[in-house]
Amino acid sequence: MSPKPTMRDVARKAGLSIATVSRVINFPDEVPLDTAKNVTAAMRYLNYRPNINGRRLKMTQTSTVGVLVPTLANPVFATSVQGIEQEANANGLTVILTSSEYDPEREMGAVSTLLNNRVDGLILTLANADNNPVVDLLRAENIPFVLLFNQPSRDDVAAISVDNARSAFDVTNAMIAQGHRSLAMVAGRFESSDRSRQRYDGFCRALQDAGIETPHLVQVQFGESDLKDQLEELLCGEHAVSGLVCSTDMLAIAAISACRSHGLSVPGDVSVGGIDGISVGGLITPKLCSAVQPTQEMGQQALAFLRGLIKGQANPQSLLLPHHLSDGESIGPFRRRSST
Amino acid sequence: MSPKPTMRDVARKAGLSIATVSRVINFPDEVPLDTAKNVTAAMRYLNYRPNINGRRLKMTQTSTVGVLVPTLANPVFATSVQGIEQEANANGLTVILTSSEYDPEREMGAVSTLLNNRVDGLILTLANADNNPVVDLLRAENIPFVLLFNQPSRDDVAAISVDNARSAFDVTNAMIAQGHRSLAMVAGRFESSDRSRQRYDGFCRALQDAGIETPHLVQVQFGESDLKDQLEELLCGEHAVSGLVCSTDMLAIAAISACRSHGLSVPGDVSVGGIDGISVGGLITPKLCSAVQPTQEMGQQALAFLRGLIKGQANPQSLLLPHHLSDGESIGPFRRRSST
DNA sequence: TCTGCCAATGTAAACGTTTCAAGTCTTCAT
DNA sequence: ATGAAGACTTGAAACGTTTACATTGGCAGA
Repeated sequence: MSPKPTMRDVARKAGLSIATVSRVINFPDEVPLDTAKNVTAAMRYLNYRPNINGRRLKMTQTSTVGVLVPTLANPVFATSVQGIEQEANANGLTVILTSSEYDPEREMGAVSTLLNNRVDGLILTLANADNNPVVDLLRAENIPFVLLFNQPSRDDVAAISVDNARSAFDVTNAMIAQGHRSLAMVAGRFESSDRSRQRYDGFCRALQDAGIETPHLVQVQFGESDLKDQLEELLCGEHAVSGLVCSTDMLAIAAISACRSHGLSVPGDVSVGGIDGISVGGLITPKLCSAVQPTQEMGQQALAFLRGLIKGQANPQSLLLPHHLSDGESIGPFRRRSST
Repeated sequence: MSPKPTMRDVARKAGLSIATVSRVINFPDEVPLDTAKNVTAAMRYLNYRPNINGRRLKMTQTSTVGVLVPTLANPVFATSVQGIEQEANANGLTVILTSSEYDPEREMGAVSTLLNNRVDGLILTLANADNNPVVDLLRAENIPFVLLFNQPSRDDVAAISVDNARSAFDVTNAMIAQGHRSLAMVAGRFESSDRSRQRYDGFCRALQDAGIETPHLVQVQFGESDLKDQLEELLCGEHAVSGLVCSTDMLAIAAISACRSHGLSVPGDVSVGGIDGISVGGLITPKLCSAVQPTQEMGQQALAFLRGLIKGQANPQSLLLPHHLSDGESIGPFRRRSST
């Protein structure tokens, strides 16, 4: 088979110049109908396919956006990418996807690749939004970007998120309201998730407001299998807690499973709450009580916002979206543990 | 700030020609160490970043692969993409992601975009692998591609999958072995998933082998919320079934929830089995019994296989990976329903 | 018939790479 | 001194577009 036809081939076939062909493709109404038909026929005949890379090279804009998430294995990120992808598709943008596997070291490399691709802009979920070299680089190079799920302390970078601290605060208070006084947080590693830390802060503040001391904390690696062992002391030890606030729904679901493994019922013996609002949470038994964020919409909004930044229409700014507590059954009233 | 530095700028800065700069980038060892250092210094000084689009235009290979999945909202696809992305990353490939939202009509458009990007190859999960215009197009244009999760009947296209019919067969048999005689399948719409149909076939065959008549079938749209209503007749009607074989784990989890909504216990009143083996399945109560497939590995393998095809090293062929039944608790012995 | 204008089209120079053929210098044997 | 061999390096032509600018031709108005 001959090499792929180019615009030149189409032009020859249609007996026109390459400029006209280009015009038919890009500005169909600036060209007489006959000409357009002629060209389209030639394109179809030759099976022509514009080579986007030629265009990208010539144009300054590439109609491409880069996306960086920690992992697709956590539905919360997968869903957000789904939202991004949808919105990108609706606007003729191409999405290049990368993931950092929760490793801050890999973020820079991933972003570098994205920049080499000359993406018009980026949507990033970073391990840590503050003091992040990636953010510095992007600002220095003046590349539009939007942080997603990150809540940076500086207010001159665009970020779409819920109020992480507040989410944890609300979940924790829901437990306190049910009489729980001995609570622990099960959190993702702080180094690989500033959300985790922010949510811990909210947890602590709720305890403090209620005059409860010594907040417990267990940091776990996402995907690390044995929550069961890691929670043993907390659940069955001398100072066992009656409530577990988890920094993500995935952790919460794993925590519920761990409780069960230790012979504890949820919410009978232990109450468990999560944050994120992933859809499975609403389907399991007991239905997970969680601080729900509009994940997919957040992805869509991030892309919409990014488009604005690319066009220079909008200024970077943080958007804090509302969350709400789902009416889950995984949090119940405090009951003294039947000492079996 | 000045426009982005090009190779020419670097060359000027280093007092060398652009050809040498190119060689430093692409074949560092074919160049004296001093020269290399000189060039690298210039690159660093100027903050140079190769423009991949220039390269892509010139080279025939783009080091880019396109991925099409139905949706990222189903963890099974998200996980597979995670595998693809990992393997791509390890091999210096860029991933362009698109999703069809389960709509066969959108597949062609998505693939078209991917082809305009001159991807080196594609990994696709199609609604229907047989008689698919996308497959025809790709074969005609001679573009390497691997189907993932699809199990086409023709054997000259590369496909990585588990044995769908067999998976359903196994799950169904597990129920039959527990004494269930009245079973239904809850399946995704056949038009948007050939897996669904293949799994239904396996389901039917198991029933047939056991001499059971009239297999029930409910087709539902993924994401369609109210399984509860759709299963009412099946669960509470005159000829209520005692077992639900679901064509995906997501459906199974939703089905369990639906059972609960109808006041039925799983597996006490109804047994439920799934197919896919998504990770949450192992964490919920009751632990989901499922035909587990190595989703992430399948993604990795798909990319590895695709790389082979791109290099022309491998011939298209189908790879059927083994699945196994998880030791879930969602399938229990048949018991006559306590008529409350 | 000529002028001028407008619509339709064409010409050619980029965009930033890669790469082949063709340089330039050393070095060294004659 | 001369030439050959090698080690490095360079010039310049692609790759497939877009687009500013130039050209053409037809036609209205004089």
